[in-house]
Amino acid sequence: MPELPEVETVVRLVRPKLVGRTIEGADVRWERTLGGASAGAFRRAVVGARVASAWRRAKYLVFDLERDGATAGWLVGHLRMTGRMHVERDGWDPGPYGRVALRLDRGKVLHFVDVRKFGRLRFVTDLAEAFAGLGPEPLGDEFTAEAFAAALRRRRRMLKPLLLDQSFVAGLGNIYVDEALHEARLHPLRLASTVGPEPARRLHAAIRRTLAAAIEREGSSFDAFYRTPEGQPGSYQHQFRVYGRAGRPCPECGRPIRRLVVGQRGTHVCPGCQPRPRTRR
DNA sequence: AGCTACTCCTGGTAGC
DNA sequence: TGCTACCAGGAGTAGC
Repeated sequence: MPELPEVETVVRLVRPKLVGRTIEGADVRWERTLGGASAGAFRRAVVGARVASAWRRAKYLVFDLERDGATAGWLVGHLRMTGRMHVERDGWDPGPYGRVALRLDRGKVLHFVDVRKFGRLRFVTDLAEAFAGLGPEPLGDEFTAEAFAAALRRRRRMLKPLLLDQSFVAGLGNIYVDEALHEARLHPLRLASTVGPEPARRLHAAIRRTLAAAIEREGSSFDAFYRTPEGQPGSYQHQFRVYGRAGRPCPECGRPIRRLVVGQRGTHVCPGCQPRPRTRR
């Protein structure tokens, strides 16, 4: 599932092929991918615009659009679970799951491909509104250990759903939350308000270290879905400590990893390293 | 405030 | 082999 490291990888690989290109046409095969806009309105908004830059906010891809050197809105993409981006030569076949194709100058095409149709590629004219409610970037300067510890202290909520909440920290998903909690030796059911300064600092460091290490390895691929825009799998799945490793030994203590469900999400813990909280109230 | 349940989707897989 | 039933899950929403 594309989380922050996978989206960062996609942006880095797509950026050099996309920046400077002008959008010459939009082929919309699944209109809902546009997030509410009609294909016609979308086409009118983007055709003729030039991609000025490509960057990432949380799990969103952002393409700045310009007309005559002036800002002309933004393309905001979210891959959700199975979305992919490809910039290919004209004539490349995106297969049955191609949802939107943007024809570019110089014979290139940006393809948005998505098996499950949950992904979105929206045109927006107000970026602040599009990102209202997103919490801090976990790799950004504003995400300090002190601010994080203070934020945890004032929330009476279990760690796992809190860390998945994009308004609390923006960019974590199921995989990296489980990995970071294990590294910090904190149980996913632990109440945030009970986490003291030292474990909070550990969790902060674990989040940043895990995300940075996953970016270095171009993300994680463990099923048929996530691939880089070059079609390559990431390799961080080989570093997983707990995710998807139920029954296999914990890399720290050797005890078998257990799988539980927290907030309808598969959750992986080491019963030795992450003791279950005694009181949960 | 924070919980659960449900929705959107489809490929993969467990069970028979 | 072939069928069905269920699972995975990011984010949004509704209801409690």
